[in-house]
Amino acid sequence: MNEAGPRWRRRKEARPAEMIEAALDVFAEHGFAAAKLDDIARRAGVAKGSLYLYFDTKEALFRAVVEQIIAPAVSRVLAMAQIPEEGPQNGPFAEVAPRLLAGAALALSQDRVAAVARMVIGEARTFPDLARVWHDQVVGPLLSAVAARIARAQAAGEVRPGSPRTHAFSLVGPLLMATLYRQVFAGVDADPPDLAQVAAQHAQSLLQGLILPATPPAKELPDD
Amino acid sequence: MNEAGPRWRRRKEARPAEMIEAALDVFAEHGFAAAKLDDIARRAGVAKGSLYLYFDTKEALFRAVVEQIIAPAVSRVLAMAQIPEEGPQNGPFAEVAPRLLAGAALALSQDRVAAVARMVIGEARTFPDLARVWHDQVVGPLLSAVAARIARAQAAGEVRPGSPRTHAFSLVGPLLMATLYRQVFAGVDADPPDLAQVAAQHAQSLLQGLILPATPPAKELPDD
Amino acid sequence: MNEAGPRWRRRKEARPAEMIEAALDVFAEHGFAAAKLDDIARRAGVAKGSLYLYFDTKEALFRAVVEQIIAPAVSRVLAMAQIPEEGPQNGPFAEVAPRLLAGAALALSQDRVAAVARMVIGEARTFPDLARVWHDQVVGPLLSAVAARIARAQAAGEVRPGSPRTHAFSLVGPLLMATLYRQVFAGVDADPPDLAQVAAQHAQSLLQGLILPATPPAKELPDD
Amino acid sequence: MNEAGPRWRRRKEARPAEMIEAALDVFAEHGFAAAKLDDIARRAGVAKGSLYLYFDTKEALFRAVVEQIIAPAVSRVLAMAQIPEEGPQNGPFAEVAPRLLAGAALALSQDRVAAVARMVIGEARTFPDLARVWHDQVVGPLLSAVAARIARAQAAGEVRPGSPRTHAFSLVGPLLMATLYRQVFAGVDADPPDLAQVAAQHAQSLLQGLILPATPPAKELPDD
DNA sequence: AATGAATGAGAATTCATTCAT
DNA sequence: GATGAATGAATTCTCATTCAT
Repeated sequence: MNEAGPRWRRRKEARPAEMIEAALDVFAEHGFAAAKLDDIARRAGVAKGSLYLYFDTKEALFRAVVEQIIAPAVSRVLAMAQIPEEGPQNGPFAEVAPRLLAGAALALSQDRVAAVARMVIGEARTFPDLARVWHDQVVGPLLSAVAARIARAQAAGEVRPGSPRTHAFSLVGPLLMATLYRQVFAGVDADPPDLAQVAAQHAQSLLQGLILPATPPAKELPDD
Repeated sequence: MNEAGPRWRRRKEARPAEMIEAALDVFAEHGFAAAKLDDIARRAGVAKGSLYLYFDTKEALFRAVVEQIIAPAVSRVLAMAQIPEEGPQNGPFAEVAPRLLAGAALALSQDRVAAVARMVIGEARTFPDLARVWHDQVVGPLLSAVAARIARAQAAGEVRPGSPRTHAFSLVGPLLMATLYRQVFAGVDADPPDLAQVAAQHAQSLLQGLILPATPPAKELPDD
Repeated sequence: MNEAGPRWRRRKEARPAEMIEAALDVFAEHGFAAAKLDDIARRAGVAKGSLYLYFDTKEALFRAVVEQIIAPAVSRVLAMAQIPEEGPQNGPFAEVAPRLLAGAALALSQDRVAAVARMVIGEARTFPDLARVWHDQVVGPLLSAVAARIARAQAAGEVRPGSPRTHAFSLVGPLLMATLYRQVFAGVDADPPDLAQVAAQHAQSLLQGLILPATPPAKELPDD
Repeated sequence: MNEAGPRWRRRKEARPAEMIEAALDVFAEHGFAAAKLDDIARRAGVAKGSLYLYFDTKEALFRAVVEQIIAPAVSRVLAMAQIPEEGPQNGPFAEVAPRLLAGAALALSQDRVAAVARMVIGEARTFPDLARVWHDQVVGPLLSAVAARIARAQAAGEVRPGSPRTHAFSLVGPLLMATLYRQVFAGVDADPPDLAQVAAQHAQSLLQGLILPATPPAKELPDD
C-alpha cells in the first residue's frame, strides 16, 4: 500500500463494493434525484467525502452501479439467449425460448435489478446519460441478442416471419411488464404476478398460439 | 355585487387547467423531483405564487396532473376492453384481440398518457398514494377487464387454458413494453418500435403461435 | 366616485370597526409579524383587498388598532389617576391609590388590551414605530399621570420622598407584571395570579409597608 | 485515524456557541419572525447552510438561544433568592430584600438576559413550548423561591400577612417592569429608568411603606 | 486514503400589496 | 366602494461538492 507501483491502476477496480452496493439500495429506494449521498455514505459505512475519492459525481456513481451490478446480471441472462453457434443450447427455438424466459424470470426476481430498472424509467428524461447507459449496456444488447436468435430461428423455418425485433418484444414484454408491475405496485397489490408462472405460461402461449384450433364443438376435453 | 358573475368563474376554472398542462409538460420532461415550479409557472404564463392559489403543494400539483390525464384515458381504453355483453365487439376472440391491441396502440401513441405512466412508475416508491391511484383506477380495471374477456373466450373454448390474468399480461405486455421503451429511450434510440406495428404483429404471433408447424408439411397437430 | 366632494373626508372616520376589531384579535394572537392580512380580512368578513381601501399598510392598520381601541382604554384608566384639581377623587393618596389600582386591574382584565401589550413588547425592536406609538399614546401618558399625582402627594407630605417616576413603577409594576404573567403563561400555569387580588394586596403592602413594626416579641396581633 | 482527535471536537463545540451568540443578537434585535437566518449566519461568520449542521430549524436555534442564556442567568439569580438556611443572607428580611433586588438589578442589567425575556414574552403565543420552558425553568422557580423566603419572614413575624406569592409580585414586579421598559423603549425614551435606582428606592418604599405617618407637623423623623 | 465540517447555489413556499373587473 | 385573483420579492431549508486536517 505504501510502495509506488502500478497498484494505482487497480484503484478503479478496487472501488469499494460497499459503496456501490449501498448506492444501488438507495437509488432503488428513492430514485436518482431523490437519493442522498449522505444516505449512501451512511449505508456504506464511510464518510460522505470518501465517496468522492472514487466517484467524481453522483451520476458517475450511478454509472458504476449499472456497470458493476446490473451488467453482470444482464450477461447472465444473455448467456442463455446468446446461444453459441454450437453447444447444447443451440437446440430448437421451441425449447430454447422457455429456458430463456425461465432464466430471465429468475434474474428479474432479484428486486435490485428490477428496482434500478424502475429508477431508470423514472429519471431517463432528466438524465439522458442514464438512459444511454441503460440502453447501451442492458436493454440494447438484450434485445439484439434475442432478436438475433429469433432471426436465426426464422432462417431455420422455425419461427413465423415478421420483424425479429418485434418478435423479441412479444417474447420478453410480458415478463418485463410483470416485473415492473411487481415493483410499482409492491405495496398496493397483495397478489402480484409470479414471474416464473408468467414466464412459463407465456412461453407456451406465444409459441403454440393462444387460440385453440376451432375444435368442432366436441365435448370439453380435460385441458392438457 | 350579489349576482354570481360567471365571468370570474370561467377564468378561475380555466387557469388550473393551463397550469396542469404546463405541469404535465415539465414533469414529463424532468420527472417529479427535478421539475421546477418556476418552469411550470413560466410555461403556464403565470407567476410562481399563482400556482399556490390552486395547488397547496408541488405534490398536489403532480397528483392533479395524474388524475387529470388519467380520467379520460382510462375511459377511452376501458371502452375498448370492457367489451359489452352484446354488440359488435362480441365476436370471436381472434378478431376482438387485434382490435383491442390496435386501439390501445392508438391510445398509447398520445405521448401524454405514456409520459404520465412513466412518471408514475418512476415515482411510485416516493409517492405510494400515487401508485395506489394508478393501480385502482387504471391498471387494475384494465387488467381485470381484459382478463374477464379472456376468461369468457376460454369458456367458449376459443382460448387455451391457463390463468386469464397471465394471459392478459401475454396480450398487452409487449405493447406496454414498447410504449415505455419509446418514452425512456426517446433521445437515445433513433429507431424506436412502432406501436401499431407491434400491436399487429404481436396479436398475430400470440394468437396463432410463433412457432411454425414443424413443416414436414404435415397437417396441424393438436398442440403439444 | 367621480364627483369631488368633502364626503371623502369622512372616510377616515368611517373606517370599518370590524376590520380593526379583527386586526386586534389577530395581532394579539400571532404578533405583528406573524399576523396575516388574509386572516384579518377573513375574520372581518371582507376581502383582503378591501383592507387597503382604509389602511395603506399593515403597520397603519396596527396604528389604527392602538388609536381606536387601546387609547380609549388608557383614557379610562387615566381618568382615575388624572384626578382633577377638585372633585371627590382628590382625597388622600392613601385612598386614591387603591382605587387607581383596582380600576387598572379591571381594565387589564380585558385580555385584548393585555394581548396588544404583549405583542408590542415582542415586536418593539422590529417596528420602532409601534414602540413609539405605544410609548407616546399609552405608557408615557399613564406613567406621567401617575407620577404627577404622586408628586402632588409628596408635596402634601403624604408620600415619602424619592423619584416620583420610580414610585410610579413601584405602584403599578406588580399589577402590570401579573398581567403579563397571565398573558404569557396562559396555557402553562393553571393558577395564574388574580389581578384584583394583586391590586388590593399590593396597594396595602406598598402604602403601609411590608415590614411589620418590630413588635417587642409580644403576642401576635391581628394584622393591621 | 482511530485516535479521537480532540482538535475537531473543540471546534465542533465552539461553532454552535458562536452561532447562538449571533442568533441572540439578531433575535433580540428583530424578534423571532423577522430575524433572518442569513443575518445570523453572516454575523456568526459562517455560511447559511452551516447553521443547519447544528440546529434543525429556526425554532430549534431560538430554543437553543433561550436555554443557553437562561441556564446561567437562572443559576445566578436563584443563588440570591434561594437563601440558604444558614449563612449571612439569613439575616432579617428587611436587610435581605434590598440585597436581593440589588442583585437582580445587576443581573437584569445585562441586556442579553433582558432581551431573551422580551423575546419569550413576544413569542409565547407562537411557541407555547417556549413559554413552558421559561415558566418551568425560570419564572416558576424564581417566584417560588422568593415566595418561600417571604413566607419564612411572615412566620417570623417580620412581614405582613397576605399571599406570599402576591408579595413576591409586589417585591420584584417594579424591577421587572423597569427592565422591560428599557428593552421595549430603548430607541424611544431617551431617559429610561435606572435599574439599580428602581431596585433601591422600591425596596425602601415597599418595606417601610410609601405613606408617611400623618405627621402632626413634627420634626423630620429619620425615615425608616 | 479518509474524514466530516463547511459551503452556497438552488428550490419550495409565503404573503403583503396591486389591479382589473 | 368592493372584490379576490395575481404577483414576485423574500425566506427557510436541502444537499452535492469541496477541502483543511
